[in-house]
Amino acid sequence: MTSTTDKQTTRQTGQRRAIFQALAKDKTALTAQELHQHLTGVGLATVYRNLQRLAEQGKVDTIRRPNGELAFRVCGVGHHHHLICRSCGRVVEVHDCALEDWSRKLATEHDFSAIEHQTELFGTCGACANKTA
Amino acid sequence: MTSTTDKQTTRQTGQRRAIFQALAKDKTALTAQELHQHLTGVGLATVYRNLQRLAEQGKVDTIRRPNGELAFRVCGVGHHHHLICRSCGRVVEVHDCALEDWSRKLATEHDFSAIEHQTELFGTCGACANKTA
DNA sequence: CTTTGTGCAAAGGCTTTGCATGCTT
DNA sequence: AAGCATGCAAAGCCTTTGCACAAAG
Repeated sequence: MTSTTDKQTTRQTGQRRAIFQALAKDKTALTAQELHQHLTGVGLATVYRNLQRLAEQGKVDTIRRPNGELAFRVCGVGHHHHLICRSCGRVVEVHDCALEDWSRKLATEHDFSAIEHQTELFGTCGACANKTA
Repeated sequence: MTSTTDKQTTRQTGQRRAIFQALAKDKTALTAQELHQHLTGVGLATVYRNLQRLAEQGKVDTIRRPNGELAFRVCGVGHHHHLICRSCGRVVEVHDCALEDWSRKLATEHDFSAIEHQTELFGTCGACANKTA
């Protein structure tokens, strides 16, 4: 079922490169629209299509903003969470996850299986706190 | 600033009652559209407006589904999280939160303040696991 | 009677999709 | 040359908003 010649169709195009690079450089998580604004000569639909693909391939992480928008970010490998400054949008990857044990415990207690958690942490970073003060 | 006679404008209407009751009875978190379907004689806009208000007043909790839809639920008081069956949608309130200490620690480590976390846990409940098996 | 709530339909914002053309391989 | 990728515009969803009418207090 996973062996039918599996053509890993993914052509190298300028737009694709541009999108990924822009994402890789940015310290914040960007939405398709933001990305589209920052780029030139890349259609919005193309941005959406590529982000979707990158996410499927696991090359970027998705972050759901409080208002429902979906943002994307190039991340390190392994399970981790995001500590996001609600002012400047800067993202800090947190690899120290406290939820593993917790969710295992909850699984037992409530007879649930295959528990997944998707947590975003929103706060104010030091820099922004100073600006405001 | 919080003392200008503060009219707690909130009239009692049949629709309002119907929406809240439907929500209170349901074991799952419902979206405005789902709620609108289940009810009769209540406009969709009215459902949206009331849910929004209820959420602002803290009378219902909001749950963001993986696909971005916003669902609502009448919950117990105090900080807690939701363990949601991805099959039947049943929601279990989890009052035992493991993230408090963790986020405090992260705040210190990364110089962030006012960290808030919004975590939803998705899994498969025992009943549904059996059905599938 | 005054003010808030409701319904309907229009409008908005984000995302996806159809189709013809262009570019990668 | 063959097929995926792109662009543009249209269409889809979910949600919000404007306005006239109905209802609550």
